Amino acid sequence: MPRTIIHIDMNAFFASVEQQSNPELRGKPIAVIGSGRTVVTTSSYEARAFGVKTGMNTWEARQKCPHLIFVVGDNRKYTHTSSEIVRIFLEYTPLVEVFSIDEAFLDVTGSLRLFGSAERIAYLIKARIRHSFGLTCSIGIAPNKLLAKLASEMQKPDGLTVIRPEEVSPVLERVPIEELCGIGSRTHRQLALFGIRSCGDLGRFPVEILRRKFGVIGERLHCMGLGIDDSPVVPVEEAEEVKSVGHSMTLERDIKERKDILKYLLQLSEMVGRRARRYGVAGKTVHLTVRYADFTTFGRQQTRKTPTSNSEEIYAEVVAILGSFVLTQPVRLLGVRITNLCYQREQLPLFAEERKKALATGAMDLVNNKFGDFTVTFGSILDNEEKGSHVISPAWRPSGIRNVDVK
DNA sequence: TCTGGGGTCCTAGGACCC
DNA sequence: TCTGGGGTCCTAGGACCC
Repeated sequence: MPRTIIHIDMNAFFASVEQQSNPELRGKPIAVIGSGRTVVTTSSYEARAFGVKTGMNTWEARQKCPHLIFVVGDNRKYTHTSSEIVRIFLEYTPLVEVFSIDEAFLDVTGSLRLFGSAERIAYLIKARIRHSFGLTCSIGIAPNKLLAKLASEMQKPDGLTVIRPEEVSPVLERVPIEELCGIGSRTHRQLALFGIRSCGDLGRFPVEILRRKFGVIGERLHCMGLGIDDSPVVPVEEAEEVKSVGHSMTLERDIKERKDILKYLLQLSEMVGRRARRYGVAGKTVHLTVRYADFTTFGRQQTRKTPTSNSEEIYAEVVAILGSFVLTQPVRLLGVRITNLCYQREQLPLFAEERKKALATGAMDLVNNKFGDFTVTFGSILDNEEKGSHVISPAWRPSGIRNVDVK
C-alpha cells in the first residue's frame, strides 16, 4: 500500500516569529541568539543574504553584516506558535509526527479522498499558516519520510516540491548523498573515499561492503541510496518514552576553581532533578560531561543501586564522579544527565493526570511535552550569575569544528 | 568574544555469572 | 588444572538529528 507523506519545514522559524511579533524587524537582517557565550540560532533571509549563518558567533555575524539586529530568543513564543501550527496539521490527518519545533511529518494517505490531493492539502496548510501567523514554510510530498524531507529542502523559502513514486530513481541519481537526513559529515567523507557522491552511486554500491564498514548503518545507507524508507509517521501520543534527561551549560568564562564548578553542578543537578520529577522518571545512571577550554569533551558515568530523581542525590553522584579523575584544564562546559530511566507513574498520580490531559487537549500539550521545558526557572539557586543560553535551536550545524579523522 | 543545548542510537571492551 | 561460550550489565566515545 503506497503512502503519501508530507514534510513541513518552517522557514527561518525563530527569526520569522520575531519579525511577526515586532513589525519593526520585518524586512531587516536579524539574528536570533541566546545569552552569554552564544551563537546565531536562526537568521532571517535578509541576514542570510549577507552570509550570516546559523552557528556563527555574534562577532563573526557582525563582520558579515554590520547592521545586523540581534534578538535574544524567546522559547515560549516559539513553542506556543509551534503548538498552534500543529493544531492546523491535525485538522488534515491524525497522523502527525512532531519532528522538531519547526518540522513535522504528516501521513495523509487516508485523507486524500477527503481533501482531493496531497498538493491541495499542502496549499491549504500553507495558506492557513500564512494567514494566521504571517509565516512561510517549505513542503515536501513523497512516498516516504526520507524523500518527503529531501523534497522540502529543495525549494526554500515557501516551496512546494513533489517527488512522485516514478520520479524517485531519476531524482536520486543527481542528489548528493549529504542532502539525505542521516548522512552527516563523517559518513559523507567515508562514503566519498569509496567514490560515492550521489544517492544513485550509494544505491548501486555493494551492500556487503557497506555492512562491513558501517555495521547496521550500512544496511540503512543502502536503502537510503535507493530511496527506501518504511519508517512510520509516529504521532506524539504513541511516541516512545524519553530515555534520558539532561542539561548542560557553556559557562560565561572558563573556570578551574572546584568550588565554582560545584556551584554549577548543583544548579544543573537541580534542573535535571526537577525536570525528571515533573516527567515522573528516575534515573539509575548519572552522567557528568566536561568540556575543557580547548574544546576536548569527555564524560564519566556512574550507575547507582536505585534510581533517583532527587536533586541532592544526583548532585552527590556527580560530585563523586568529579572526584574520580583529575581536571587538567579550565572548564568551559558542564553537563549533568540521567539515563537508565524508570517511570514512576504509580507514585506520581499528578503525572498520569497531566498525561491524560495532554492527550485530550491536543497539540499544545503535545508540543510542550516534547519541547516545552525551555524556560526553566531555578527557584532556589539564584547566585549563579549566568544561566547560559536556553534558546534551543531548530537547526544548528557546526561550521568551524575541527574533525579529526580516526583512520 | 571562535565554536549551544537538547536528545537518540551504535560500537567495543571489560566484568561477572552460569 | 584449563579452556570455552553465551548472556547481561556497565562504561566510554562517536555519529547523527534538530
